[in-house]
Amino acid sequence: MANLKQLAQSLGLSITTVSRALDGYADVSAATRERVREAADKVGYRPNASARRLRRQRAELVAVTLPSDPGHIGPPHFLDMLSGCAEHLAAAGLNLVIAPVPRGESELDICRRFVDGRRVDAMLLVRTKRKDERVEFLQSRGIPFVTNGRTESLLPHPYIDGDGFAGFRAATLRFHAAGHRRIGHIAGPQEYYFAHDRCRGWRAAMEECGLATDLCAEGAPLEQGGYLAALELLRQPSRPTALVCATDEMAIGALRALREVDGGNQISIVGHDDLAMGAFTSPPLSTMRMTGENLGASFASLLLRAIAGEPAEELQELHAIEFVDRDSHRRPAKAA
Amino acid sequence: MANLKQLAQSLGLSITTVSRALDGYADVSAATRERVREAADKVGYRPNASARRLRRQRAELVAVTLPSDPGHIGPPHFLDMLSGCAEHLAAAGLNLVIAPVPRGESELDICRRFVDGRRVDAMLLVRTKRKDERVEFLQSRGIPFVTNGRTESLLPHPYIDGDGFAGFRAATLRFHAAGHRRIGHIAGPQEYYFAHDRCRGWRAAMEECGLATDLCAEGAPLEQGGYLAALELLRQPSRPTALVCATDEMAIGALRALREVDGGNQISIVGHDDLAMGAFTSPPLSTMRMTGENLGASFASLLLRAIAGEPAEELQELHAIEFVDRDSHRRPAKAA
DNA sequence: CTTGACTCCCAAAACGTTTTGGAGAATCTT
DNA sequence: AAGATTCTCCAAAACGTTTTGGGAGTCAAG
Repeated sequence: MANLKQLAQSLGLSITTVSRALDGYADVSAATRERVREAADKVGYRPNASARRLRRQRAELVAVTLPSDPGHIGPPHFLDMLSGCAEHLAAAGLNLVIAPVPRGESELDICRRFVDGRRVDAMLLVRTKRKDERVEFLQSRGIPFVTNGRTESLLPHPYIDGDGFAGFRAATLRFHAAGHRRIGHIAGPQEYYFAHDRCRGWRAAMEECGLATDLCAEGAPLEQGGYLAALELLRQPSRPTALVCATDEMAIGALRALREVDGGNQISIVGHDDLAMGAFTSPPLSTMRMTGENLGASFASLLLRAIAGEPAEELQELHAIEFVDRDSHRRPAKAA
Repeated sequence: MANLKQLAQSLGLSITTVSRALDGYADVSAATRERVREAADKVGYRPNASARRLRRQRAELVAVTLPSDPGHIGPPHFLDMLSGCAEHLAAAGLNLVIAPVPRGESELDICRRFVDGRRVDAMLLVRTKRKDERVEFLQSRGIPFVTNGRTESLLPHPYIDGDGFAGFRAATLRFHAAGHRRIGHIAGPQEYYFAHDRCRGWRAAMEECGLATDLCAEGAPLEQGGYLAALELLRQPSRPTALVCATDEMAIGALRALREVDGGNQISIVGHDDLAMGAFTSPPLSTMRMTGENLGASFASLLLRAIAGEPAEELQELHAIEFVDRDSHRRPAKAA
């Protein structure tokens, strides 16, 4: 309600002293400090955020750009991650703004607007592409940022990512060890690093086992994309007996394709993300998940450290992938 | 990069003139205006947001508080709505910040921090409760806000809501018309307006038909909550033959309970929200959805109008509920 | 030649904070 | 007792905009 000037006047003190008292500086006496704090509490004084930001030359804001292609925004629990991140940022006085990309503008335009207008202290980038123009731009501007997912940028940058390559390679090898020989992959759009990485993992395993890598179909990272991709694979002359899907949503779409084509329950399937929904599908969906808890907090921590100036090399987290065994990966490997 | 002073200096003009030229005022000649604009473009000038906010006494920010109880944050497509809202707000120069509630703090604390620190021009409230302290607080402060969901507040306030009462009443009557007599309701937490509203709709229909209203179980608005609530109803001596669920997520949980208890496919079921996932469950989930498109844009528009000072009464949207018939509501009404 | 209107521009004052660089008084040192 | 040090406090200068209230010119009308 009140501002510093009014508060100072009512206390018979200078603005300076009141400001420093509230910030806990040692050069104001304990008695005065207490008196000021009480008065501030009483009138419910909160420093005006805009004024502070201007003076401190800090926006106290972090922006996350959201791709606007439907379904490309991220898995359903993505908001939970953002929420966790925002919560931890708030503890450091930063707020998280979401910056979707309006039609007709590129993600780059958004970055530019936020960065050049000094609207943010850092940025969080999600759904990174292998070649991501946002990364290059932010690097050139020297603005702190963290990405969710690696890129193929030559300069190192802070990121958190799951080791999709290792995870999908291991999942494929598991199917092979269980006797499967025709193991298909339902891939996400390959311009995304995560989708490419996971695809590479599957391909590597197949090649190690001396198996052909033609049972691969790409689709949008949504139920419908998985459904269509699965139908494509099921039309092949020799059907796969197991399916490794880039995401749970795609796997759930594939599950429906399986039900339609062979009555379901003949083909093994595994997804990735560990959606809550997966425990409730029929059959319950086996899946993979990135290890580590409270991803949002990790992002917040990395962002804060990036703002503090830590070098990019120390701000890279590659998390192992673990399996979540439910039921859908246990179908026999017999010829279909 | 540059600021107004530097830009003015390089052009041999005053700060005032440059500022007004960029804002398109008529009291600067067309020639100068053009010259200024070109120079601004060339150096990539963007006004410093903090300075403008301080001077204009506007935060250029809208906050949305996110409940932190897991699963209480909203349905999976909730982020899409926020994204749409943010996009339309951005067109008016406003950014959307997400404000989760840290442990140990109440949603009220968050509102207070944002409002009293003048960090926002308006707020967006989601998952409103029947008695919502946030609403009362914002009303007392006179800060513009819009809620997603009505409340029982005595003073009118802007909202967008679906007519859950009518929708659930109609859904229940449909089951009755199809011969069902034991129609259960899987309810969300009754402190939320939407959950209570939907429950009331079901109850009203049952009473109109002269049926008992004891087949009702409450759970968390998630798959697990629906699963547990369904198990509870299925344990009753005379099982329901149809289930009206407060949300799709609960319905999907209930679907699993049905599979476990009676092998599935014996009991009709309908949810609400029209999750993409619903088309891929087994059986495909019949559901309901709020009519109207681009909910996010509607929120943005209401927020802008609230900021512009329109009275609350003119900023209330109650949308009809429409049915999305897939398959899960078509089970026979025979005695189980 | 004055008057008024019009065009184009600008100096200075905000907005509310944080921070710099002391000032005055009290206390300690020598 | 003088000088050094420590405690408290404060005036003023930022931070970068927007906006207020004119001030020169120019031009047409009287």
